[in-house]
Amino acid sequence: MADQTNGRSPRAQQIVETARALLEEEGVGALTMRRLADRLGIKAPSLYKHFPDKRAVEVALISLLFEELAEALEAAEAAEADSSGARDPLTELFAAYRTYALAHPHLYRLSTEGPLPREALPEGLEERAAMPLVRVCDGSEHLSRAVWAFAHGMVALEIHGRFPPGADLDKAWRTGLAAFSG
Amino acid sequence: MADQTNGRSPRAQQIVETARALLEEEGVGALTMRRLADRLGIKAPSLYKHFPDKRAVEVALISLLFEELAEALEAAEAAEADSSGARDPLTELFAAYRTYALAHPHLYRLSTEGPLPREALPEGLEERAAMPLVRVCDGSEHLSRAVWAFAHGMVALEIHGRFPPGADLDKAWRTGLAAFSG
DNA sequence: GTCTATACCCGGATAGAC
DNA sequence: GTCTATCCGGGTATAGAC
Repeated sequence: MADQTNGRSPRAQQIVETARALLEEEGVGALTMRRLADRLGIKAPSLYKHFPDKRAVEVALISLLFEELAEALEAAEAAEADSSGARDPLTELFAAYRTYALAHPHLYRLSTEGPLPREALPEGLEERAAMPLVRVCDGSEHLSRAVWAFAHGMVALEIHGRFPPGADLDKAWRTGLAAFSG
Repeated sequence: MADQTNGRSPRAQQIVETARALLEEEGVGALTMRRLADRLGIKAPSLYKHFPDKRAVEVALISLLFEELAEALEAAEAAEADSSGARDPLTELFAAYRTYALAHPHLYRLSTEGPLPREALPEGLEERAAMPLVRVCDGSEHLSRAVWAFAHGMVALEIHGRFPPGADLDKAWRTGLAAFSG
Protein backbone atom coordinates (compact mmCIF):
# COMPACT_ATOMS: atom_id res chain seq x y z
CA MET A 1 0.00 0.00 0.00
CA ALA A 2 2.22 2.76 -1.25
CA ASP A 3 1.67 6.44 -0.73
CA GLN A 4 0.05 7.91 -3.78
CA THR A 5 0.22 11.52 -2.84
CA ASN A 6 3.78 11.97 -4.04
CA GLY A 7 4.24 14.90 -1.76
CA ARG A 8 1.37 16.89 -3.17
CA SER A 9 -0.53 19.33 -1.06
CA PRO A 10 -3.96 18.27 0.21
CA ARG A 11 -5.59 20.65 -2.22
CA ALA A 12 -3.63 19.26 -5.14
CA GLN A 13 -4.57 15.81 -3.99
CA GLN A 14 -8.21 16.77 -3.98
CA ILE A 15 -7.86 18.09 -7.50
CA VAL A 16 -6.45 14.79 -8.68
CA GLU A 17 -9.29 12.88 -7.04
CA THR A 18 -11.83 15.14 -8.67
CA ALA A 19 -10.10 14.81 -12.02
CA ARG A 20 -10.27 11.09 -11.64
CA ALA A 21 -13.98 11.11 -10.94
CA LEU A 22 -14.56 13.39 -13.91
CA LEU A 23 -12.51 11.16 -16.18
CA GLU A 24 -14.07 7.92 -15.05
CA GLU A 25 -17.61 9.23 -15.19
CA GLU A 26 -17.46 11.14 -18.44
CA GLY A 27 -14.43 10.00 -20.40
CA VAL A 28 -11.25 11.59 -21.71
CA GLY A 29 -13.09 14.15 -23.74
CA ALA A 30 -14.65 15.59 -20.61
CA LEU A 31 -11.35 16.04 -18.84
CA THR A 32 -10.75 19.74 -19.40
CA MET A 33 -9.45 22.36 -17.02
CA ARG A 34 -12.77 24.18 -17.11
CA ARG A 35 -14.87 21.14 -16.33
CA LEU A 36 -12.45 20.12 -13.64
CA ALA A 37 -12.63 23.54 -12.03
CA ASP A 38 -16.43 23.47 -12.23
CA ARG A 39 -16.51 20.27 -10.20
CA LEU A 40 -14.27 21.82 -7.60
CA GLY A 41 -16.38 24.94 -7.41
CA ILE A 42 -13.52 27.17 -8.53
CA LYS A 43 -12.48 28.85 -11.75
CA ALA A 44 -10.14 27.22 -14.22
CA PRO A 45 -7.23 29.66 -13.80
CA SER A 46 -7.03 28.72 -10.13
CA LEU A 47 -5.93 25.24 -11.08
CA TYR A 48 -2.67 26.64 -12.38
CA LYS A 49 -1.66 27.53 -8.84
CA HIS A 50 -1.51 23.79 -8.13
CA PHE A 51 -0.41 22.28 -11.43
CA PRO A 52 1.76 23.88 -14.09
CA ASP A 53 -0.44 22.62 -16.91
CA LYS A 54 -3.05 20.09 -17.85
CA ARG A 55 -0.51 17.44 -18.68
CA ALA A 56 0.69 17.41 -15.07
CA VAL A 57 -2.82 16.48 -13.97
CA GLU A 58 -2.92 13.69 -16.53
CA VAL A 59 0.45 12.40 -15.37
CA ALA A 60 -0.86 12.24 -11.82
CA LEU A 61 -3.81 10.19 -13.05
CA ILE A 62 -1.59 7.85 -15.03
CA SER A 63 0.61 7.35 -11.98
CA LEU A 64 -2.52 6.49 -10.06
CA LEU A 65 -3.40 3.75 -12.50
CA PHE A 66 0.07 2.23 -12.37
CA GLU A 67 -0.01 2.30 -8.60
CA GLU A 68 -3.40 0.66 -8.33
CA LEU A 69 -2.75 -1.86 -11.06
CA ALA A 70 0.48 -2.88 -9.36
CA GLU A 71 -1.40 -3.31 -6.09
CA ALA A 72 -4.16 -5.35 -7.74
CA LEU A 73 -1.66 -7.68 -9.39
CA GLU A 74 0.42 -8.03 -6.25
CA ALA A 75 -2.70 -8.89 -4.30
CA ALA A 76 -3.64 -11.57 -6.81
CA GLU A 77 -0.13 -12.93 -6.57
CA ALA A 78 -0.32 -13.07 -2.79
CA ALA A 79 -3.75 -14.67 -2.79
CA GLU A 80 -2.52 -17.41 -5.05
CA ALA A 81 0.52 -18.04 -2.86
CA ASP A 82 -1.67 -18.30 0.22
CA SER A 83 -3.82 -20.92 -1.41
CA SER A 84 -0.80 -23.24 -1.58
CA GLY A 85 -1.16 -24.17 -5.21
CA ALA A 86 -4.92 -24.57 -5.22
CA ARG A 87 -5.18 -21.81 -7.81
CA ASP A 88 -3.33 -21.10 -10.99
CA PRO A 89 -1.16 -17.98 -10.73
CA LEU A 90 -1.64 -16.79 -14.31
CA THR A 91 -5.39 -17.27 -14.00
CA GLU A 92 -5.39 -15.01 -10.98
CA LEU A 93 -3.28 -12.37 -12.66
CA PHE A 94 -5.44 -12.34 -15.77
CA ALA A 95 -8.56 -11.99 -13.66
CA ALA A 96 -7.05 -9.14 -11.67
CA TYR A 97 -5.85 -7.34 -14.79
CA ARG A 98 -9.15 -7.68 -16.59
CA THR A 99 -11.22 -6.73 -13.58
CA TYR A 100 -9.19 -3.62 -12.86
CA ALA A 101 -9.10 -2.43 -16.46
CA LEU A 102 -12.79 -2.93 -17.07
CA ALA A 103 -13.66 -1.23 -13.80
CA HIS A 104 -11.75 1.87 -14.95
CA PRO A 105 -11.93 1.90 -18.72
CA HIS A 106 -11.38 5.63 -19.18
CA LEU A 107 -8.42 5.71 -16.85
CA TYR A 108 -7.04 2.66 -18.62
CA ARG A 109 -7.45 4.35 -21.98
CA LEU A 110 -5.83 7.58 -20.81
CA SER A 111 -2.86 5.61 -19.57
CA THR A 112 -2.60 3.39 -22.54
CA GLU A 113 -3.52 5.32 -25.66
CA GLY A 114 -1.26 8.30 -25.25
CA PRO A 115 2.43 8.86 -24.77
CA LEU A 116 3.85 7.35 -21.60
CA PRO A 117 5.48 10.04 -19.46
CA ARG A 118 8.29 7.79 -18.31
CA GLU A 119 10.38 10.63 -16.89
CA ALA A 120 7.51 12.08 -14.91
CA LEU A 121 6.43 8.78 -13.42
CA PRO A 122 7.58 7.88 -9.92
CA GLU A 123 10.85 5.98 -10.03
CA GLY A 124 10.41 2.24 -10.48
CA LEU A 125 6.63 2.32 -10.69
CA GLU A 126 6.38 1.06 -14.24
CA GLU A 127 8.66 -1.85 -13.43
CA ARG A 128 6.77 -2.63 -10.25
CA ALA A 129 3.51 -2.98 -12.16
CA ALA A 130 5.19 -5.34 -14.60
CA MET A 131 6.89 -7.58 -12.04
CA PRO A 132 4.03 -9.88 -11.06
CA LEU A 133 3.65 -10.95 -14.66
CA VAL A 134 7.40 -11.37 -15.09
CA ARG A 135 7.55 -13.50 -11.93
CA VAL A 136 4.76 -15.79 -13.08
CA CYS A 137 6.68 -16.21 -16.35
CA ASP A 138 9.72 -17.35 -14.37
CA GLY A 139 11.60 -14.27 -15.37
CA SER A 140 11.25 -14.79 -19.11
CA GLU A 141 11.03 -11.35 -20.67
CA HIS A 142 9.79 -12.60 -23.99
CA LEU A 143 7.06 -14.71 -22.49
CA SER A 144 5.92 -12.00 -20.12
CA ARG A 145 5.74 -9.50 -22.99
CA ALA A 146 3.65 -11.90 -25.04
CA VAL A 147 1.38 -12.59 -22.10
CA TRP A 148 1.03 -8.89 -21.38
CA ALA A 149 0.20 -8.19 -25.02
CA PHE A 150 -2.53 -10.80 -24.91
CA ALA A 151 -4.05 -9.34 -21.75
CA HIS A 152 -3.83 -5.79 -23.03
CA GLY A 153 -5.27 -6.80 -26.38
CA MET A 154 -8.22 -8.55 -24.78
CA VAL A 155 -8.96 -5.62 -22.53
CA ALA A 156 -8.53 -3.02 -25.25
CA LEU A 157 -10.77 -4.85 -27.70
CA GLU A 158 -13.28 -5.44 -24.95
CA ILE A 159 -13.33 -1.80 -23.87
CA HIS A 160 -13.86 -0.63 -27.42
CA GLY A 161 -16.61 -3.14 -28.13
CA ARG A 162 -14.60 -4.75 -30.90
CA PHE A 163 -15.70 -8.32 -30.32
CA PRO A 164 -18.98 -9.44 -31.85
CA PRO A 165 -21.94 -8.73 -29.58
CA GLY A 166 -22.59 -11.73 -27.42
CA ALA A 167 -19.12 -13.22 -27.84
CA ASP A 168 -18.10 -15.45 -24.95
CA LEU A 169 -15.01 -13.59 -23.81
CA ASP A 170 -14.44 -15.74 -20.75
CA LYS A 171 -13.73 -18.56 -23.16
CA ALA A 172 -11.32 -16.43 -25.16
CA TRP A 173 -9.45 -15.54 -21.97
CA ARG A 174 -9.28 -19.20 -20.98
CA THR A 175 -8.03 -20.10 -24.43
CA GLY A 176 -5.21 -17.61 -24.08
CA LEU A 177 -4.52 -18.86 -20.60
CA ALA A 178 -4.25 -22.42 -21.83
CA ALA A 179 -1.97 -21.38 -24.68
CA PHE A 180 0.46 -19.59 -22.40
CA SER A 181 0.30 -22.14 -19.59
CA GLY A 182 0.67 -25.27 -21.67
CA MET B 1 -8.78 -6.45 -54.98
CA ALA B 2 -12.09 -4.91 -54.05
CA ASP B 3 -13.30 -1.52 -55.16
CA GLN B 4 -12.65 0.98 -52.41
CA THR B 5 -14.49 3.89 -53.87
CA ASN B 6 -17.88 2.77 -52.63
CA GLY B 7 -19.59 4.77 -55.30
CA ARG B 8 -18.03 8.06 -54.28
CA SER B 9 -17.42 10.78 -56.78
CA PRO B 10 -13.85 11.29 -57.98
CA ARG B 11 -13.66 14.49 -55.96
CA ALA B 12 -14.83 12.75 -52.81
CA GLN B 13 -12.33 10.03 -53.50
CA GLN B 14 -9.58 12.60 -53.76
CA ILE B 15 -10.65 14.08 -50.45
CA VAL B 16 -10.38 10.69 -48.77
CA GLU B 17 -6.93 10.14 -50.21
CA THR B 18 -5.81 13.54 -49.01
CA ALA B 19 -7.32 12.90 -45.59
CA ARG B 20 -5.39 9.68 -45.44
CA ALA B 21 -2.12 11.36 -46.26
CA LEU B 22 -2.79 14.04 -43.68
CA LEU B 23 -3.63 11.45 -41.03
CA GLU B 24 -0.68 9.22 -41.74
CA GLU B 25 1.81 12.04 -41.92
CA GLU B 26 0.66 14.10 -38.97
CA GLY B 27 -1.56 11.96 -36.77
CA VAL B 28 -5.16 12.03 -35.61
CA GLY B 29 -4.83 15.43 -34.01
CA ALA B 30 -3.99 16.96 -37.37
CA LEU B 31 -7.05 15.54 -39.08
CA THR B 32 -9.34 18.56 -39.03
CA MET B 33 -11.61 19.92 -41.70
CA ARG B 34 -9.53 23.07 -41.97
CA ARG B 35 -6.24 21.28 -42.40
CA LEU B 36 -7.81 18.87 -44.85
CA ALA B 37 -9.19 21.72 -46.93
CA ASP B 38 -5.81 23.47 -46.84
CA ARG B 39 -4.14 20.45 -48.39
CA LEU B 40 -6.74 20.36 -51.12
CA GLY B 41 -6.35 24.04 -51.81
CA ILE B 42 -9.97 24.78 -50.95
CA LYS B 43 -11.80 26.21 -47.95
CA ALA B 44 -13.18 24.03 -45.19
CA PRO B 45 -16.87 24.73 -45.86
CA SER B 46 -16.49 23.31 -49.37
CA LEU B 47 -15.85 19.88 -47.88
CA TYR B 48 -19.43 19.75 -46.71
CA LYS B 49 -20.61 19.54 -50.31
CA HIS B 50 -18.98 16.12 -50.46
CA PHE B 51 -19.33 14.75 -46.95
CA PRO B 52 -22.12 15.48 -44.49
CA ASP B 53 -19.71 15.82 -41.58
CA LYS B 54 -16.25 14.96 -40.39
CA ARG B 55 -17.27 11.58 -39.10
CA ALA B 56 -18.15 10.49 -42.61
CA VAL B 57 -14.59 11.19 -43.68
CA GLU B 58 -13.29 9.18 -40.74
CA VAL B 59 -15.59 6.29 -41.57
CA ALA B 60 -14.23 6.27 -45.10
CA LEU B 61 -10.71 6.05 -43.69
CA ILE B 62 -11.65 3.26 -41.33
CA SER B 63 -13.24 1.35 -44.19
CA LEU B 64 -10.00 1.79 -46.07
CA LEU B 65 -8.04 0.18 -43.27
CA PHE B 66 -10.38 -2.80 -43.07
CA GLU B 67 -10.20 -3.25 -46.80
CA GLU B 68 -6.43 -3.10 -46.94
CA LEU B 69 -5.92 -5.23 -43.85
CA ALA B 70 -8.24 -7.88 -45.27
CA GLU B 71 -6.25 -7.84 -48.50
CA ALA B 72 -2.93 -8.08 -46.68
CA LEU B 73 -4.10 -11.04 -44.62
CA GLU B 74 -5.66 -12.77 -47.60
CA ALA B 75 -2.43 -12.32 -49.51
CA ALA B 76 -0.45 -13.87 -46.66
CA GLU B 77 -2.88 -16.75 -46.59
CA ALA B 78 -2.53 -17.31 -50.30
CA ALA B 79 1.25 -17.09 -50.19
CA GLU B 80 1.38 -19.73 -47.52
CA ALA B 81 -0.93 -22.02 -49.47
CA ASP B 82 1.25 -21.66 -52.55
CA SER B 83 4.31 -22.71 -50.62
CA SER B 84 2.75 -26.12 -50.01
CA GLY B 85 3.36 -26.23 -46.30
CA ALA B 86 6.85 -24.83 -46.38
CA ARG B 87 5.70 -21.90 -44.21
CA ASP B 88 3.60 -21.70 -41.11
CA PRO B 89 0.24 -20.05 -41.75
CA LEU B 90 -0.03 -18.25 -38.41
CA THR B 91 3.51 -16.95 -38.78
CA GLU B 92 2.57 -15.44 -42.11
CA LEU B 93 -0.61 -13.88 -40.76
CA PHE B 94 1.18 -12.38 -37.77
CA ALA B 95 3.85 -10.93 -40.02
CA ALA B 96 1.25 -9.45 -42.34
CA TYR B 97 -0.77 -7.98 -39.47
CA ARG B 98 2.24 -6.47 -37.78
CA THR B 99 3.73 -5.10 -40.96
CA TYR B 100 0.51 -3.46 -42.06
CA ALA B 101 -0.27 -1.95 -38.67
CA LEU B 102 3.21 -0.56 -38.12
CA ALA B 103 3.30 0.85 -41.62
CA HIS B 104 0.11 2.83 -40.88
CA PRO B 105 0.11 3.49 -37.15
CA HIS B 106 -2.14 6.55 -37.23
CA LEU B 107 -4.70 4.88 -39.44
CA TYR B 108 -4.54 1.84 -37.21
CA ARG B 109 -5.12 4.00 -34.15
CA LEU B 110 -8.01 5.87 -35.71
CA SER B 111 -9.67 2.57 -36.55
CA THR B 112 -8.96 0.96 -33.26
CA GLU B 113 -9.18 3.52 -30.50
CA GLY B 114 -12.56 4.98 -31.23
CA PRO B 115 -16.07 3.68 -31.67
CA LEU B 116 -16.45 1.24 -34.54
CA PRO B 117 -19.08 2.49 -37.01
CA ARG B 118 -20.44 -0.97 -37.72
CA GLU B 119 -23.58 0.32 -39.46
CA ALA B 120 -21.65 2.66 -41.73
CA LEU B 121 -19.09 0.07 -42.76
CA PRO B 122 -19.55 -1.77 -46.05
CA GLU B 123 -21.54 -4.94 -45.55
CA GLY B 124 -19.43 -7.94 -44.56
CA LEU B 125 -16.15 -6.05 -44.51
CA GLU B 126 -15.47 -6.50 -40.81
CA GLU B 127 -16.07 -10.23 -41.10
CA ARG B 128 -13.92 -10.48 -44.20
CA ALA B 129 -10.97 -8.96 -42.38
CA ALA B 130 -11.42 -11.47 -39.56
CA MET B 131 -11.78 -14.57 -41.69
CA PRO B 132 -8.13 -15.39 -42.44
CA LEU B 133 -7.46 -15.61 -38.73
CA VAL B 134 -10.57 -17.69 -38.13
CA ARG B 135 -9.58 -20.06 -40.91
CA VAL B 136 -6.10 -20.58 -39.54
CA CYS B 137 -7.71 -21.37 -36.20
CA ASP B 138 -9.77 -24.08 -37.88
CA GLY B 139 -12.94 -22.13 -37.27
CA SER B 140 -12.52 -21.88 -33.51
CA GLU B 141 -14.01 -18.55 -32.48
CA HIS B 142 -12.44 -18.57 -29.05
CA LEU B 143 -8.99 -19.34 -30.33
CA SER B 144 -9.18 -16.79 -33.11
CA ARG B 145 -10.28 -14.11 -30.65
CA ALA B 146 -7.41 -14.92 -28.34
CA VAL B 147 -4.95 -14.87 -31.22
CA TRP B 148 -6.37 -11.60 -32.48
CA ALA B 149 -6.08 -10.08 -29.03
CA PHE B 150 -2.44 -11.07 -28.86
CA ALA B 151 -1.68 -9.56 -32.24
CA HIS B 152 -3.60 -6.39 -31.48
CA GLY B 153 -1.97 -6.11 -28.08
CA MET B 154 1.51 -6.47 -29.50
CA VAL B 155 0.86 -3.91 -32.19
CA ALA B 156 -0.84 -1.45 -29.87
CA LEU B 157 1.93 -1.63 -27.26
CA GLU B 158 4.52 -1.37 -29.99
CA ILE B 159 2.89 1.67 -31.59
CA HIS B 160 2.67 3.44 -28.26
CA GLY B 161 6.24 2.65 -27.30
CA ARG B 162 5.15 0.71 -24.27
CA PHE B 163 7.80 -1.95 -24.36
CA PRO B 164 11.17 -1.17 -22.80
CA PRO B 165 13.52 0.52 -25.24
CA GLY B 166 15.58 -2.11 -26.97
CA ALA B 167 13.21 -4.98 -26.20
CA ASP B 168 13.46 -7.81 -28.70
CA LEU B 169 9.91 -7.83 -29.99
CA ASP B 170 10.53 -10.40 -32.68
CA LYS B 171 11.14 -12.84 -29.86
CA ALA B 172 7.93 -11.83 -28.11
CA TRP B 173 5.98 -12.40 -31.32
CA ARG B 174 7.60 -15.80 -31.77
CA THR B 175 6.78 -16.68 -28.17
CA GLY B 176 3.13 -15.88 -28.78
CA LEU B 177 3.24 -17.80 -32.01
CA ALA B 178 4.62 -20.85 -30.25
CA ALA B 179 2.02 -20.60 -27.51
CA PHE B 180 -0.88 -20.51 -29.93
CA SER B 181 0.57 -23.06 -32.33
CA GLY B 182 1.63 -25.67 -29.84
C1' DG C 1 -18.65 23.25 -56.38
C1' DT C 2 -16.29 26.83 -54.43
C1' DC C 3 -16.22 31.05 -52.18
C1' DT C 4 -16.71 34.60 -48.10
C1' DA C 5 -18.49 35.53 -43.93
C1' DT C 6 -19.86 34.10 -39.84
C1' DA C 7 -22.01 31.79 -35.90
C1' DC C 8 -21.09 29.14 -32.17
C1' DC C 9 -18.68 26.75 -28.87
C1' DC C 10 -14.78 24.88 -26.93
C1' DG C 11 -9.93 24.49 -25.41
C1' DG C 12 -5.35 25.95 -22.67
C1' DA C 13 -3.22 29.41 -20.60
C1' DT C 14 -1.71 34.27 -18.61
C1' DA C 15 -1.99 38.95 -16.14
C1' DG C 16 -3.02 41.34 -12.41
C1' DA C 17 -6.23 42.61 -8.63
C1' DC C 18 -7.72 41.10 -4.11
C1' DG D 1 -5.32 30.77 -3.43
C1' DT D 2 -8.97 32.57 -5.70
C1' DC D 3 -10.99 35.80 -8.65
C1' DT D 4 -12.13 38.52 -13.20
C1' DA D 5 -10.91 39.63 -17.58
C1' DT D 6 -8.80 38.35 -21.46
C1' DC D 7 -5.87 36.38 -25.14
C1' DC D 8 -5.33 33.33 -28.62
C1' DG D 9 -6.20 29.51 -31.01
C1' DG D 10 -8.86 25.83 -32.66
C1' DG D 11 -12.82 23.16 -34.03
C1' DT D 12 -17.57 21.88 -36.71
C1' DA D 13 -20.86 23.60 -39.27
C1' DT D 14 -24.32 26.84 -41.86
C1' DA D 15 -26.04 30.69 -45.03
C1' DG D 16 -25.96 32.78 -49.12
C1' DA D 17 -23.49 34.75 -53.13
C1' DC D 18 -21.21 33.51 -57.40
